[in-house]
Amino acid sequence: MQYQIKEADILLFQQDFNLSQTLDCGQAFRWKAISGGYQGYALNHKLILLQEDEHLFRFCQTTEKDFLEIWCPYFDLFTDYSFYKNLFSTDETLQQACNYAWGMRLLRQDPWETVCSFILSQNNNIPRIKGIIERLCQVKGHFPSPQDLRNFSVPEAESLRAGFRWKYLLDAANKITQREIQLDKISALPLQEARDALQKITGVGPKVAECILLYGFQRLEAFPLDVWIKRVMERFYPKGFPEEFRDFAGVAQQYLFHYIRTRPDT
DNA sequence: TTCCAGGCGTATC
DNA sequence: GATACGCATGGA
Repeated sequence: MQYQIKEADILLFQQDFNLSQTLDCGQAFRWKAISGGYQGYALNHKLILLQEDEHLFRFCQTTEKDFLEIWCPYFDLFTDYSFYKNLFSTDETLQQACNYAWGMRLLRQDPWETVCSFILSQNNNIPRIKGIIERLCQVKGHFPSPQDLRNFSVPEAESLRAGFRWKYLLDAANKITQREIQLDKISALPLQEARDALQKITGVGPKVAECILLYGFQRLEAFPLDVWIKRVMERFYPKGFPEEFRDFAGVAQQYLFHYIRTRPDT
């Protein structure tokens, strides 16, 4: 971790990190490109993050404490991504994907925000998911807690234009506030039990559960199979995804997702 | 106008 | 367990 405090900002020198590849690759929906970088949120922590050089980043108006306790974990800066790249380099398709999306990092997102985000993602497209989540945060002026969400009035709920997914959000909020689902206990569960627990939420099926486990709980073996990854599987892995990558299949999936979605010509 | 989007619930067999 | 269909919304 190579950083220095520069007035009210933190300057970070970092390998294997690119903002658009990390923040615009379908894992998070609250970051907007601005001149020179991105601005966005991790739950309710706001950040303006600028890319000043290939390996130089400016965390604007950030204390050292927030940088170390919030943003380093969020951007997974304590993980060496050359490990993944070396591991995946034995597979031609994955090597190309890593080469293309060389600066993608798996964000460590808030579990509740991740539950909401990926409930809203189903049968939806990324620009519209972003819009719904932006409106979701406008109701209270911050990302709503499960209790906030239960208290939404009918007009507030309708303002989201989330369609049939609103009732799923509400079911998640209800089951979490009533502790029928305990998000703080998910991490301790074996993978299959964690899947089953999340799928007790109406509107959370196999794919959304994998996304929540991968992005919200860092279960790197979770492998979300959406329409894009199904195309990858049909085209490059007709015999199934290589077993040797099983423990980090979710990381591989993220490189492949960004690759296939933004380089459909290849 | 029709199709599609980081799917899932429900009905039916 | 597998398959077919509807679902809210909005951009292409």
